[in-house]
Amino acid sequence: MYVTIPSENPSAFAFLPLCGTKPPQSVQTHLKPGAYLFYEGDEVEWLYQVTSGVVRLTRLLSDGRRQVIAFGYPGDIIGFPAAGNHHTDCEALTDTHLQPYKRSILEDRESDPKLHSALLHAALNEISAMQDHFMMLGRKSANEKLASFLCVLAERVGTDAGGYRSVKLPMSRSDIADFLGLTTETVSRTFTQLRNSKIITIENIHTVIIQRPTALLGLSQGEHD
Amino acid sequence: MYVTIPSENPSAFAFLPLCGTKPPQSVQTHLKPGAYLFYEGDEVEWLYQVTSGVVRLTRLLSDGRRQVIAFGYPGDIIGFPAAGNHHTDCEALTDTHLQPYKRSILEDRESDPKLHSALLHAALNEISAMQDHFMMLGRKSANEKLASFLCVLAERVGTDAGGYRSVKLPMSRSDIADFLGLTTETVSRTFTQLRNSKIITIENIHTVIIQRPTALLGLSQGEHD
DNA sequence: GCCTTTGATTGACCCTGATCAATCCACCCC
DNA sequence: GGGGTGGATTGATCAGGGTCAATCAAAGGC
Repeated sequence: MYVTIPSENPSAFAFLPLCGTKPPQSVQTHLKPGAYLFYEGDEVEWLYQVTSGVVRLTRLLSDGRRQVIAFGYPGDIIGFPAAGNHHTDCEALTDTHLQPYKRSILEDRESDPKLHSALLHAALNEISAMQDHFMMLGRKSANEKLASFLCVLAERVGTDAGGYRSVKLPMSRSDIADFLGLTTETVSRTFTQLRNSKIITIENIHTVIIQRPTALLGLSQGEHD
Repeated sequence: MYVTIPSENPSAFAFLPLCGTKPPQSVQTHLKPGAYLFYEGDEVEWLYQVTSGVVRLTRLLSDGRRQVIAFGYPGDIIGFPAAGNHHTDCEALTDTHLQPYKRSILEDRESDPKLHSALLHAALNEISAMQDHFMMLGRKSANEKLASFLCVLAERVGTDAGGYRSVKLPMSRSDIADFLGLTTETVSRTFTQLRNSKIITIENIHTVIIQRPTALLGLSQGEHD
């Protein structure tokens, strides 16, 4: 999951199972909340497509500072290797099901051409999506960041709640902070601001309802108040 | 060019021409400083490997805020498509030579398998490199950012100058600022700080000499002063 | 049911880096 | 050589968001 400028075409984000020419060579993997799928430095044996649930990809600095690189939602491919190794930790935030694909499918073109091509395009899309995230980390203010985050989630995994859009937030405030390059306190204060200006209501810690989507979108793009 | 934690293996960054099974199907492209190679939204017809010179990849927000996504140094592959289009602008900072490769080599496996694989690995490495950049944008202070930037450049394109490492900076201060998520003023002040603490000397605007590489590396990793 | 634990929120204060503004300097062009 | 110009530097001030700390609230354990 990356923060992108909401596209005109929400279906582009819809869950789309990868379709190889051969049947999957491995059964689905299941993770309970808090379980790790891999760690930074591990050798990559499998790529995974999230089929249900949410995972978190993180990187650590030696002094403990953390950056959440991405949240993996259904449809996302995670675990792309660099020099054969994982370069993030991956932890499940909820009950999560994943479809593993052999790394060799990505690197050896022969085994399953169709799947090879699908994984390649997933990698290319990831590069593009990460560039949006750059813009957000480098150039946006705290409320622009949180507004962008909520907009993308609303579009991608929001559900209808009495005419309004409801967004589940399976991650903690500090996960959001580490994704947006903020502190938990600032994330918390910014949520409160959004609530006070009646743009969102906070149903409970893990659910927000978007009351004024246009205002939220405006905020995410730099309009003041 | 991305800011990475300096590796133990500098040669990993060395210029390595891609080696396909067929001779290149297009002659080198030449750009003068200030010339644009492509713009955001253009259809991708070619990928390019920088063979000499430096290019700058940028993205703009509607209100003019800018993020420099990367600097492209010799060896780097630029122009990976997402949904068939370029998602950054690309401008030459110096006289630049580029080797074009047909986009189809990336997407159609048959034409040149060896080159296809080389481009794929370039894309995977880019994903990893961008993750370092995330950490920098989201979690590092101004002098950590500039120190990281200089360390990476020193390792990748530094030259020997009387026992010290000399680094050419073809980009402007505001390019550096937009790469690091800072303002030009802060970049300028941070350069001055580094000079005052005798970690670098500024030979001229576009050349710095690293006097105390260990101190610079320490700074880049969060040691104070 | 009560206590503990852990994460979220709120408050007070401070600091880093942004902003606004004034030079400065290198380079170019007559 | 003398302006002129655009980027770089430096200074003064300000504010957004960080830090430290107190409180709150939900969840789990006994």
